[in-house]
Amino acid sequence: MPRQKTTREEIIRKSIQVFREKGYYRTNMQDLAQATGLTKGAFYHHFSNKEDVMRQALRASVSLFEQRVFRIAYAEGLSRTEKFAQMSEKAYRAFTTGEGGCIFANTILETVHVEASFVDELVEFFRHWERALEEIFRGRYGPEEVQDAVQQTIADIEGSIILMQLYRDPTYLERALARAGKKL
Amino acid sequence: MPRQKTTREEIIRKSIQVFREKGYYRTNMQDLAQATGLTKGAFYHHFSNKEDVMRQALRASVSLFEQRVFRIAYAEGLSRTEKFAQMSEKAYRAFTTGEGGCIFANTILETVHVEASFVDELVEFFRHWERALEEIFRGRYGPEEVQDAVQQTIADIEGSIILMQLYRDPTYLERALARAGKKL
DNA sequence: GTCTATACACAGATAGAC
DNA sequence: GTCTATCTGTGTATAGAC
Repeated sequence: MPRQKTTREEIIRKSIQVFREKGYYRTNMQDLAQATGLTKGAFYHHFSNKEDVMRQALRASVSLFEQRVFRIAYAEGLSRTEKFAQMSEKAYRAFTTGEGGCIFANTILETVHVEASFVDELVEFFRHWERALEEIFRGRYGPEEVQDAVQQTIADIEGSIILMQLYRDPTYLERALARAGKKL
Repeated sequence: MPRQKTTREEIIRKSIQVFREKGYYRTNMQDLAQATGLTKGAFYHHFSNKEDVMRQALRASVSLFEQRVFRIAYAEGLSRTEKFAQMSEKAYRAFTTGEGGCIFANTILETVHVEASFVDELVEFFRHWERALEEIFRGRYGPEEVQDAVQQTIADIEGSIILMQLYRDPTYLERALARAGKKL
């Protein structure tokens, strides 16, 4: 008896989690197939190769962050502090739900010096993040100070995600978000 | 005609660079052998397996950072600002010489959720770094503020190293070090 | 659209000659 | 201490039946 039809979106959603935990190179097609309840053969019906899956996974992740996190920065009728509080809460959940921290940072460190395959998707994520924070810090600081505040916020959060995973302690990320909040 | 004898230290030094660029899983024994001018067979004469090479590489890296960077924090006859300036300079060179950024951060993101093999070595590095910065920030801040300043400094630097690699622009790291210097 | 079976390449690791 | 040759497992990807 053949299994039920599996949608592309479903496969990508589950693949994101596998890639986030195991990384790109360490994840094999068997892992991806198993996570979606398919066999390897069936999996190749939906995607042409592993790189293809990863690219779709990264694009879907960018899109998710835009909709759920970065979009808040441009919402009307919210104060700077309200925007930041909501973004913090969403970001915290995104980075701590499941394991693996930030799939974009992980993929940079894994792939950037080996092959340039995913640079566009990775850059896009960080550019959107930068723009969202610029929107929030704008007015509070001068143009050059904004750049530095944005960079420090992103770097502090990403670095803290690394420490959070090493020590298996989410307070590292919480404190980074609190430090960012103090900049407002 | 047999090749010249290759020392264990030489192999480890070259292996560090390979692991730092390509990562642990993506590096194969052929890469390591080639980097040292040996064949795979000869390489296995020196190390029992890949995990063994990586562990020695990480321990040697910890030792190198202790001697060249962290040690400065405890030097007598230097002011806080002098210590920090020297440490910054050494750290900048360590993270920008060659490619690959910080081998410890890379290895955390690659391995921590797959296997726990290198956690001890990775924790040791960051603990030493924390202690060195505590030594420098001590007196300037209260005990709790010191903790936060230390964490932010390390996280900001590691996060900036990620961005530096994504954009291939070392000024990201330079600015993180400058921000840290302002805390003094 | 999903399955089983398989081709093919490469990686980690070992054996044994020199 | 280094080499060549080889074993064995695993990974990506494809073929073809259902």
